[in-house]
Amino acid sequence: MTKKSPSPEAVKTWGRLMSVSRQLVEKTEDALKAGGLPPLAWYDVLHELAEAGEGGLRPFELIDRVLLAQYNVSRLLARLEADGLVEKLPVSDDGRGQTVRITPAGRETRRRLWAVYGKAISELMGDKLSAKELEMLAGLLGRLRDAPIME
Amino acid sequence: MTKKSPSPEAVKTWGRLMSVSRQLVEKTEDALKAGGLPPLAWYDVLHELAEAGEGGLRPFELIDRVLLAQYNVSRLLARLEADGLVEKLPVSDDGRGQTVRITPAGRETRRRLWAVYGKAISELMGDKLSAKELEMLAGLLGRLRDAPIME
DNA sequence: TCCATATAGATGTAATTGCATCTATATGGA
DNA sequence: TCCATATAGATGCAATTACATCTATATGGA
Repeated sequence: MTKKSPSPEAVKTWGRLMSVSRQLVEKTEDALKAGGLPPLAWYDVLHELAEAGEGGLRPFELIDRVLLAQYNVSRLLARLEADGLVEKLPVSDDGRGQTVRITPAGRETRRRLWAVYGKAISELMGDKLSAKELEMLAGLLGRLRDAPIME
Repeated sequence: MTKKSPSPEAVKTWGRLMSVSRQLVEKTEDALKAGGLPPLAWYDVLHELAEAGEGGLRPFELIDRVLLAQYNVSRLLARLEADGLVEKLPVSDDGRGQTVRITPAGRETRRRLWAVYGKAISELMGDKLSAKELEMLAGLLGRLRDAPIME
């Protein structure tokens, strides 16, 4: 059983992790807003769907990729569909389900999101640490992950 | 001027940072909910107010400590006050302002939040990395911070 | 076949957040 | 003193998120 009270180092590092990640997200969201673009979550979904290609993805597949709750994905997809960025297709072998596919407009939006998002990653992360340090950081963070799936 | 396209290492590390921090927050929030306790943001505010002592804090002072928007702090304080966890006092030398002070009930709630929160930090962070690794992680994260204020 | 249970996805409603703006008090000149 | 501007904090309203639940289809026995 775990000691209840965390070490000072753990508390300090936890605090850093929380404030840094929030700052980075906030700055990136600000940059997107400044560019008149939709939020980060849209990028994540469009990215996964773009990777998935013409076959598209079932919403439940999206859910474990993007780390959003089921109802969030459902509503986000509805917004994306309303904007014409994705389309929903019935799936033949499961009457409950659907396949979600990115549209050309969706690809274009993803591209424009990436122009800003990628730049933010460069400036906020790539420019601050060397490649070696980035690898080390990724490694340490990996140790904190849930299921340490091998890679 | 920064290169627009980020390095693969930066992208990988960015993704890790985002998913890990979200997982940790989510698990901690889940633990708090499971214990019938209010969310993490309440802890942050109560913690700052407890540190501030009897003198309390002005809301604007709270804002730069907790990294929340002004309107969020305003509303969070209203909820805390409604729950009797803080009290608002007029401040003599500035008619616009107020001082927010934690109540005994607020200290008690903070204590109960910490019992769960601290345990989460131990389990999710302290148990996964050595003290040296924690220091290294904190150091790398510190390099990503906004204004690298010395310490 | 029939039923109990599980899974896919949507949705009503309440709570929270974001954005813009508002009120009230301060402050620093002219 | 008066006014323009700044600052402290609150709030109306719209969008998003959380929670619970719902509908519809699948699936695996009995």
